Amino acid sequence: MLTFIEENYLKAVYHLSGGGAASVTTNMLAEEMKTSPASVSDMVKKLAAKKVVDYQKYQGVKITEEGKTKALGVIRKHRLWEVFLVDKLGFKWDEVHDVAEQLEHIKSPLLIQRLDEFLGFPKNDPHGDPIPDENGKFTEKKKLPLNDLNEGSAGIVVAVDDSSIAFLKHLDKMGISIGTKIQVIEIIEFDQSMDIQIDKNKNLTISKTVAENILISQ
Amino acid sequence: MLTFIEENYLKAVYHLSGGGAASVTTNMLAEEMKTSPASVSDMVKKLAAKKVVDYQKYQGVKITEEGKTKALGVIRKHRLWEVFLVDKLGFKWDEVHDVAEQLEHIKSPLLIQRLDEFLGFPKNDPHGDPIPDENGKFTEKKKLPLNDLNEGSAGIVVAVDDSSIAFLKHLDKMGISIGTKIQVIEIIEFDQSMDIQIDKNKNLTISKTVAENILISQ
DNA sequence: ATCCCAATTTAGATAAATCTAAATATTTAT
DNA sequence: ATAAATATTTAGATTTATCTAAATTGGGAT
Repeated sequence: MLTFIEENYLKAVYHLSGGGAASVTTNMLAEEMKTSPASVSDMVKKLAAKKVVDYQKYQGVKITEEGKTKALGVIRKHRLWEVFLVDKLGFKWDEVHDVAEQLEHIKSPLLIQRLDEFLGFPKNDPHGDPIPDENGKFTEKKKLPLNDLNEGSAGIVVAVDDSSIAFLKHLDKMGISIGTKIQVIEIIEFDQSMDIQIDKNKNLTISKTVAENILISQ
Repeated sequence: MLTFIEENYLKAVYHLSGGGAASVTTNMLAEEMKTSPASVSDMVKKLAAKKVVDYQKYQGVKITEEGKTKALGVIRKHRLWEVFLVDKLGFKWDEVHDVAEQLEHIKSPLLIQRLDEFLGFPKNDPHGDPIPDENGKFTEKKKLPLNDLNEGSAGIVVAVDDSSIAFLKHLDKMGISIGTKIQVIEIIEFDQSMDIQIDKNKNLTISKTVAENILISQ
């Protein structure tokens, strides 16, 4: 059984690796968890002992199949609660995160099963992100062009659709590369340009054309 | 700000004292919290430092006004979630406790305000127990005859309506006295006799007449 | 090829909540 | 009133998640 905090670390590993594919460094995790790299070092050993990540000193961590299942269980709960908060209690999409962050750790399979039913077995949360089923499976996590994301959604850059030097230089100048985390802050109705936040610290605006050529994975 | 565990201790003090009136001993708390008296000794010092209980060595604890307000906040959340689980998700009354015990610690005033509204501002939980309002106030906690309680409800014996030697002897033999905690397990339809549990460890059946003469407070 | 710097790990401490065992205070029964 | 029984507290450890500071590792730049 994972503790509250272990669940949060595991979820961070899952998200930072773009769904478990890549491995995640100690520093990335420290920043995400707002703690020190030293604390992360201690914690990843515990996670490795519980077989939810593979860990080699100095080489970062990679989530295991078992870890992925557990992370998806937490994500399922998080997203179902978000649907509840928005659909039933009238929360706005930007008000739900902190509360869902707490609710996702409630342990009761029956509760989640009943909640899912009560909500009409939703397939996506209010940000458009897919909700995994009881077995942790969910509709193929495809590479999407960035402009397909809804406001509030986030993803990891996994590829580009235009490999011209000009485009790659432009991305580089903005600080966007494979592995960069992008969150959509706002979509400007007028021209579909996007306000985005990069790696949790830098905000900028990109045109629709740029967004169409950045492929992300959630 | 109280921790998760401090909130549980405070709630236990509130309940064991029958709403804050009486003081509560270390051993009572230890049994309630399923921990050692030594641990309780440590914890009550912390609670006293946070001014939610008054504590004198060897004299037990008494909840303060501030403590009472906080305890009632937790109880409000617990009972609202119970209503949600039963009314909206179709839980049975005996399935809700463990889940509500977790949900009551979620910190979000907005969530509770919206949940209250969503549930139609209920006045009582599924066991019939009153739900305190946002200010911790709730409909006068009266002395009720035991037979007025619903299945699942519990209370503290605060008085008797029949003071005959015969009745008091009978109560004594059953192990019931002022301060005893009684939970109603089942009400037998045939004759309104009651299966009750005493101080969390002894089950017995009492007649309707006996129940009518035991006054409890919740 | 090696030196250096950034990333990472180790070492040693701290705070919270718990434990067991021992000491001390209070209550009860004679 | 005093001894025995019971209740409570203190002392000293343990576990979990964290910290800071110091030591170590590995990869990139020269």
